[in-house]
Amino acid sequence: MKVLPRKFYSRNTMKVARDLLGCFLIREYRGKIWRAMITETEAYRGEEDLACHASKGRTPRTEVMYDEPGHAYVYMIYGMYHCLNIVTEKKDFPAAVLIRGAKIFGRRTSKDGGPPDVHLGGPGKLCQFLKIDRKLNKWDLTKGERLWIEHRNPRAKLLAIKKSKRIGVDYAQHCREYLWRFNLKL
DNA sequence: TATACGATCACCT
DNA sequence: GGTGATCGTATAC
Repeated sequence: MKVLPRKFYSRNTMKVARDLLGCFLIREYRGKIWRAMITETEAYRGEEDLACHASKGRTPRTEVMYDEPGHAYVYMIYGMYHCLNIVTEKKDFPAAVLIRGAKIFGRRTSKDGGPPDVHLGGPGKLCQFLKIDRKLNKWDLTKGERLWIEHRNPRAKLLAIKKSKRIGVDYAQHCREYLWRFNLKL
């Protein structure tokens, strides 16, 4: 399997968010490895986007969004959950894709069923399950270690993509209306 | 130093 | 539909 290269992320954020659907998020942690197909993403793009954390400008927190694309932006929210984002666009342009949902397919080799599918719905639960926290902030996802993304399941190209408004950004004035949330219809 | 609030989730009505 | 848990970050003082 091929690790997504930096040039994949160095593009328009909405295109990256859409193209990440069906790709596999891989997490290595203490000898375990999880492989989750991304099913839901959101785009956050530029200082003009009032829902984007970088709308407040460059700060210690948002600095990573201005870094090279392909890095992880992981932050704590509500004091209890973490959210995983992938930095996009060119260096010094702040943007990222929030990974909101993914699915781990259980093996179907035995007649008894084997492990069931695990649906990771919501950015907080996804990070909780995959043991992703702020230690992975600024991690380079193009290295193919600890946390990375592999190219899309070819079959996923055939599935329809649903666009909708982003979640939890009611404060973002007109930006709340942007259809920058992308779902894979399984 | 103090305060307000959030890219969430579980649980309630 | 609404609320509370819980703490890092930004902003006001």
